[in-house]
Amino acid sequence: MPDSIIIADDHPLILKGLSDFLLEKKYNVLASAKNGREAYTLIKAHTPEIAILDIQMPFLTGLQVAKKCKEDGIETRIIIITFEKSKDVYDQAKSLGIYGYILKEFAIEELEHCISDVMEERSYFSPELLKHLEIKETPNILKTLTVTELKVLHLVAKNNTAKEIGLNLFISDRTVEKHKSNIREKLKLSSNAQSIAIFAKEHESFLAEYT
Amino acid sequence: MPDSIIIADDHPLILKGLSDFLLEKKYNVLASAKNGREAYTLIKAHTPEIAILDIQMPFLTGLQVAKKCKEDGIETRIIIITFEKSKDVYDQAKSLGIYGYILKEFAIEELEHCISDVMEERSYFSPELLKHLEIKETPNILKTLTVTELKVLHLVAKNNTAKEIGLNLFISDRTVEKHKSNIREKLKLSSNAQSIAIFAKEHESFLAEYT
DNA sequence: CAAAATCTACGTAGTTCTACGTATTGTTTC
DNA sequence: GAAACAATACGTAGAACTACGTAGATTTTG
Repeated sequence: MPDSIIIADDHPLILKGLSDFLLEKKYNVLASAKNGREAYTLIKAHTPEIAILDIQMPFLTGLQVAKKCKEDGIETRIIIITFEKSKDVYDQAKSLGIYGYILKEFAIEELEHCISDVMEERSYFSPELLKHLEIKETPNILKTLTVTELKVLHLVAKNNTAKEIGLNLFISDRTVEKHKSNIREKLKLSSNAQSIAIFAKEHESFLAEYT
Repeated sequence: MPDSIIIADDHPLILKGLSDFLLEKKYNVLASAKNGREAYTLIKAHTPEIAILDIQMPFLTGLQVAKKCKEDGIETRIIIITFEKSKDVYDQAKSLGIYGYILKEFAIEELEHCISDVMEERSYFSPELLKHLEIKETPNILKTLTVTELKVLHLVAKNNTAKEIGLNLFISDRTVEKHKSNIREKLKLSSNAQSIAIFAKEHESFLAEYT
């Protein structure tokens, strides 16, 4: 059964765009709401797996809907979608245990990824938002790696060869190559020699603690 | 004859540290000044190749000294060394044709590099400052590369193999490898397979136009 | 305390990537 | 218009890096 979703936004064009996008992606869009109160009512009636809510809506904001659902013990996972980039709103979303937070201007790019994470009980906060707020959250994908793998990645980012990494960690270079192979498999990286180095550079800021 | 240098700072400890550092590095420190007027007098008397000046000094600021030297037609290349990170000061330095601008907290790391560039008629503005001001200047080191080399670098940053780059640029993969070899030589990168990829990632923002 | 996960390290084989060039053609510079 | 530079491409050789495993020891988890 495809994921069941309810969406809510007070702008009809955005609601339509969102709805069409989700239907195209074969999600099960149960209903749409044009305001917070309607959204809350629909969520209570249908208890969808996911609700994607704007913040600024008549009667109840998306965050207020989330709060009420939490109070009611409704297990629908709330994804907020908004233009809002302020730290205050981010903090409120965090403290309410919001599952997802997407910026409208990146919705098309991020929504599938967000839904996928949320369905697997992981939160997803827009990387663009976090970058804007200068907040660092460890990407989920790094959480699949072991401590030794993260150490290897960190040293690769510093332009060390397998040999040098082996010396650094007091293990053989063949073991380092095995770790790299495992990393490649977990992250589904291409098999060319530099793909791990590129990934490591892209995530370097999360690797600093793994020395 | 080693480069001749005059330094000026109103804090004795900083002046001493700077002087000792330069002497250790075998630079020819002709004189030190504790204020702007003294600095200006010494520069006029000695016409050193380089003058390293604090901004905040009694009587004349470092920028005022630079201005007077320019008015006098003195060809001493001024390097500013300061804690100051404001856009205003940066703009003033730029418009005065200051050769170098170093942040005090990074002086040890950057000074040699700065002097080297300045002696070769290139300006050097602290990368930390530019990052802070969110200003992008093409690093000098990229200016040594040809257009094709920059294209190769850009594609490496996008995780392409030599084969893929060859297809992309309609040249053979052996030619791509030759370019990479030339890049490695020019940039003095280590010979391990990933060093070019890492350099490319670090400079990715300057490579976007080379598609 | 057993199962699972992690870490370690090796054998073998193939591919990729590097270094050492040489050499021709086309473009740019002075 | 000659010299310098850039771009192109190849031969040869060795090192590095990947993939395909197997396998035992240690640590973590339930």
